[in-house]
Amino acid sequence: MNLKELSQNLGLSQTTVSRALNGYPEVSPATRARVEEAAKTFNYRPSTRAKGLATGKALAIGHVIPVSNKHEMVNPIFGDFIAGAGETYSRHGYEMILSIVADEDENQVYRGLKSRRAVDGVIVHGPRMNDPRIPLLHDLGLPFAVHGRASGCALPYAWLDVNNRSAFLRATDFLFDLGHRRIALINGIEGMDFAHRRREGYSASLLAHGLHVDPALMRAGEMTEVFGFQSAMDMLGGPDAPTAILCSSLISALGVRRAIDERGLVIGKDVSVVTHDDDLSYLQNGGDVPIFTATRSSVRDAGRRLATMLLAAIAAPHAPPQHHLLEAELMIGQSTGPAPKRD
Amino acid sequence: MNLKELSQNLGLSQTTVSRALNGYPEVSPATRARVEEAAKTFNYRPSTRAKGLATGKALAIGHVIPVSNKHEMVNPIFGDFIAGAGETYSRHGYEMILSIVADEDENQVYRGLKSRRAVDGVIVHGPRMNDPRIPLLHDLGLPFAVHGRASGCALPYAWLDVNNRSAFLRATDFLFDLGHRRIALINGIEGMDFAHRRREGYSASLLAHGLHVDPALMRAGEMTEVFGFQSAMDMLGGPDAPTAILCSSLISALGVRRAIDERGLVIGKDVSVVTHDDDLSYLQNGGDVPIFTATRSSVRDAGRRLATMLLAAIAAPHAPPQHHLLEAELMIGQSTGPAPKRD
DNA sequence: AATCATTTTCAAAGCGCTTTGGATATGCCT
DNA sequence: AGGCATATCCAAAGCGCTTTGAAAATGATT
Repeated sequence: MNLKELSQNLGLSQTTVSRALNGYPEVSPATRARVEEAAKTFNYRPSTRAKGLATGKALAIGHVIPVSNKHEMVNPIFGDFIAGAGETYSRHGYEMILSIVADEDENQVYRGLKSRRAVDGVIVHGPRMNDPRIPLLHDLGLPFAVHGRASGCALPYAWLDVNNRSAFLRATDFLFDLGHRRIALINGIEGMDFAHRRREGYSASLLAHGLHVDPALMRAGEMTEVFGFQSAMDMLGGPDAPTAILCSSLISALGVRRAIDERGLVIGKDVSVVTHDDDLSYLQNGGDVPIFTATRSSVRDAGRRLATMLLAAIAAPHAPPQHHLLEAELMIGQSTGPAPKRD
Repeated sequence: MNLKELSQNLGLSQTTVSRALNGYPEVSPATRARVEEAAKTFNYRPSTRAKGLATGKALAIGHVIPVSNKHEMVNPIFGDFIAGAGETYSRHGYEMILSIVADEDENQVYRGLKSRRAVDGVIVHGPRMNDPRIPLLHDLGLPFAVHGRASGCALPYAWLDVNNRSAFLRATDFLFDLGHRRIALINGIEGMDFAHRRREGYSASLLAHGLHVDPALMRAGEMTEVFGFQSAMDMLGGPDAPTAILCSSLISALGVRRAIDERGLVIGKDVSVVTHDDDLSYLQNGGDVPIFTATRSSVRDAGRRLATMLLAAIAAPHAPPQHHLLEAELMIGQSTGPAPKRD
């Protein structure tokens, strides 16, 4: 059923039917009701493509998901993030279109989305420091909003981020207050902006307490279970092993826990662990009592908010870009305790 | 830059330019080269919407992701699956459009995609037994392919599935051969087709060995870490605790491992664990030596294959629906060993 | 009853592409 | 040179919608 057929069916012109359906005032309430009912019974919905052509809007938002071609890894937070964003889109009649793309082809994808006029805007995932995508999108004139930030980027742009620095500063402080002096950091890949900020917060706390930052206690890599395991095995086996580990993801924290077990140690007693927790739906940090002491911030909520922000930016193209800094919550769980006494 | 501008720029008609770009034969090689170069320098790409309108194809595939509104959970395999499917789509010039939707609104979403002519076909995720979506899509005449199968559905349809029954039968056999007699099953939600088939394989093996199927050793629920933990805690604490646990997901297996630790038992010695492993990029089952003994089948690979299947079905609408049954690989890891001797 | 303002409806153009049917140019043969 | 096939290109219609500018219907006013 298309508009023409529907209007013939009603004995009205396409104009009137279109206006009735789109809420224009110049249609009598009686006619509008009649049209709406007919649309419902015939299950009529305007063709997205035709509507898009006519209005010049795509009514779609693009998400370009980089897949690190080294590990072919999809960021595990991605599912929850788009679940949040998707809610917002469907409420506003937008479609979400997804491009999975190898790191190095990203630029081409953004260019393609723009020149094919496939989307009205895009969400930028996983920003790195000095991320080249931001100037690119700026040049292309494609509205965008960033999940995270890109340190070193001078241009103004819309973003939403967790306050990674303060979260990790606070977590490190917390461990210090428990008496820990050798605190390790198992972080995300160097170059990712969030990892950089977390390290900054961690370092700032150590320095503020007169401790020095020991490279032997820092690891950076893709945040898998295995990476957490190996990093922790490594550090716990060496001399001057840490008594506490700060971890960038719940998944690597699970690996850290496995390493602690494997070394015959007890988590929360011999070794304390604090992790960041994105509050993923399939990976809850325990039930009522958290398993891990964690800095928590819901990534699904972030998706909802950032999508809202982008739609607002599209609706008001000349408004200054919005920002939103979320504070993570520090949840005390069972994985932390006082530093063990030195023998 | 649009087609009109590009063709004026070249001093050619829109027809010729369009044909040159779409590989039609009635264009001289010289002209084609000239057109292609101009398209490149001006970064011209046809508007998806206009092209779709003109051809009647949407050049897009829909993925409708159900979010169980009880737990608001996004299936963790989803990211890897669409990473695989996305590869296939972009190679064929298709877009992927995603709808995140609460269970109960699914039907409306499919109807909407159809009547808005937003997609050329859809992938059905997470089929349940007697899944109503299959007859619905059949009626709508919207091409589709199912990731999994729907027992009890008489209609022919295209699907790709892991042989869940044989995988779990084999895993149970394996545990039996190690001497285990009390083997528990921590499964996905009842009603999901895959969970049903896995239980069937498990039961069939037990019965074949003269064991009876004990409801006290079976749990079904959303496959989270916490669910695995609680189920295992529960069963290991009771009388007649299992000596082996069969688990439907690596994530819940991590919970099972935590429960085993918590009970002061040793995995692979006091309690053996076998899990299904979807080979997720961010949750590898260990490095060279698997942590868990597992039935493994790559969900990303499934995404690639199923997408290919759907595109083929769209290209040849009258061909009979294709099927593909993948056999999972049994990987022996460190989580299984001979059944402990009874005291 | 005639006039005017307002409400309600309409015909037609345009969005950017593909594709049909036709026109023109080119090369080859006799 | 004339005739024919083939190669190359084009104008215009159509995809399903929105929207402009105008017409018809209605009601209020004199």
